[in-house]
Amino acid sequence: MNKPGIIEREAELCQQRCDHPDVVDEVRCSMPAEPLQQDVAQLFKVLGDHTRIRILNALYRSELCVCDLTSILGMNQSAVSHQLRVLRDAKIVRSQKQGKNVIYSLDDIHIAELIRIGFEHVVE
Amino acid sequence: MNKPGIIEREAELCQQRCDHPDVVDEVRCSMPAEPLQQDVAQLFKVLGDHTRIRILNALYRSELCVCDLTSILGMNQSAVSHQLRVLRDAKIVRSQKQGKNVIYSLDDIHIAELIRIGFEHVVE
DNA sequence: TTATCATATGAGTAGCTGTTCATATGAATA
DNA sequence: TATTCATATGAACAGCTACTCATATGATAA
Repeated sequence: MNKPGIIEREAELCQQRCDHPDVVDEVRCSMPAEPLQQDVAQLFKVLGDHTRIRILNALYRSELCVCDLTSILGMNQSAVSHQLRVLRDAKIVRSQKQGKNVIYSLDDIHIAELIRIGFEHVVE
Repeated sequence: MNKPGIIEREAELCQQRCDHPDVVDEVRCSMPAEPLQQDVAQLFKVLGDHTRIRILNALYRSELCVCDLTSILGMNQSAVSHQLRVLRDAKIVRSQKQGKNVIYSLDDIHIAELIRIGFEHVVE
């Protein structure tokens, strides 16, 4: 799909005619490692969905079973379970079996902070 | 596409058989308004892309013109411009004409903070 | 003016994502 | 044991998104 040869050549040419070659080099060197940037993008991507944000807002207030969430969101159980799986895989929520139910809760303090700042930003 | 009648009925039924009806009601009442949650989801969605995270990491270090970014990312100019448009529309970056060039920079302090916490989370 | 450079943008497309439907799993109850 | 309830999951599909290509815009230089 990619055409690395062409892209690299173009990048080089661009660097030569760039207005700020020193800054460009400096920025290029101080950029975080690619896999790290991928991970951060992936984290935000998982947070970037209406249903999942609603789930996280609910769990922010209390740990809840799937049935509770289904009720709160007014969505069908399958859709909720699918999204919980995405959140679980991303280590954003944690699950814990309790009899027939599975109780979900936020996994990490960072997540709550991200949500808080996100809301702060859009409210402004 | 949606079938509100069916969804609502299912939600009601679920609430009746739910294990924690009090908690559910409490959470339901204290949830943020829908449009707000939409906005937050949209914000994270825009942050949740590899190319855009790389752009923001670069701009975190210095304001840069499109050509600089094209060089740093090693991508073609059109792709970079398209993503800059997404970031501009989301009020995440700000642009400023300077002769033939357009200089981009981060728009908001919250954004830098979100990125910082995001990296903190994935590094842990 | 014309030519050139930096940036923006519309159309097309391949790949991804969120929901639904149907069904499976697995625990509690009868 | 069989049944019921809570949850999970695979397949299918519609809608979205990020990139590429071609081209437009708009500013500077000749």
